[in-house]
Amino acid sequence: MPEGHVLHRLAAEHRRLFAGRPVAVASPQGRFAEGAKLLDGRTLESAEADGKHLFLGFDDSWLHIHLGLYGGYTFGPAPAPVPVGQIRLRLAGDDHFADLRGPTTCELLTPAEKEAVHARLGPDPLRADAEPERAWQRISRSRSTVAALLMDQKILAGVGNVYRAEVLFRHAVSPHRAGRDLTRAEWEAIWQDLVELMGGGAAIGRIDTVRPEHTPEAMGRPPRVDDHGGEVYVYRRAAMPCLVCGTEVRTESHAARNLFWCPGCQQK
DNA sequence: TCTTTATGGCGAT
DNA sequence: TCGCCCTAAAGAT
Repeated sequence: MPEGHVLHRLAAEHRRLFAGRPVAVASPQGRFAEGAKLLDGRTLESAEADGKHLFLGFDDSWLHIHLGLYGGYTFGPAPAPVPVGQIRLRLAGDDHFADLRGPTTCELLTPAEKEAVHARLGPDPLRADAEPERAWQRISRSRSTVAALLMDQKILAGVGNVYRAEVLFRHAVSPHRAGRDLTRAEWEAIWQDLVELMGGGAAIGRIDTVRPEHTPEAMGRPPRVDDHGGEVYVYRRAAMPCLVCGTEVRTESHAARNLFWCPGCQQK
């Protein structure tokens, strides 16, 4: 269940484990059998992420993967075990294997098709070539809510439901405010924060957004146990007291996604 | 054993 | 705004 930081980690992991050597490619489940056959035995040359998209480079073609809501990877040492369950894609090198389950996309693209994917994405806070101004141009002219805009991959790539909720909390911005009512200073602070928060997430593999002064240790409360695995202010904390002001965190369905915010802290 | 849920995104209406 | 797609784990019965 990934946001963009996970995809950048996966790209790095593919580079580390497989790049520069031939890999065996298979689709134990069979749903990517034709593509796997075309790639089998070829050399994985590169791996990169843009937003929630992962691209594995094989000479003249790119394997494009999107995990969707519940896709996921398992890595392990060779030899790879007998497949269990629905494994769409298996990469196997001399030392390691990688199993992909449940992706919403697993397909081969030409370089031009890959470029088209990049072109339809907004700037990704985790990419060095990101142009945040592109996002601001859209946000500052939009009547849509900032909550909807932050999740729109055409506007910002890689931000998901957790980072959306958390970054708005950290900047005391109501998720229901219109994009056009965001100030430039607020936007610049939000972008910079996303760069840092998601960079931290990519580095350690979990989403931690709570500032040092609000951590369990600093506040004298027990550590949060949540299966998404990080320390956060509002995500999935509905009806629990806000860590800062004590107001009950609220939730609602917003554009078919769960939205969380603190009505006490996020009044702007 | 069934139902629900999830950090996503697409296309139809 | 809705339904649908991919899968696995947790919770309810």
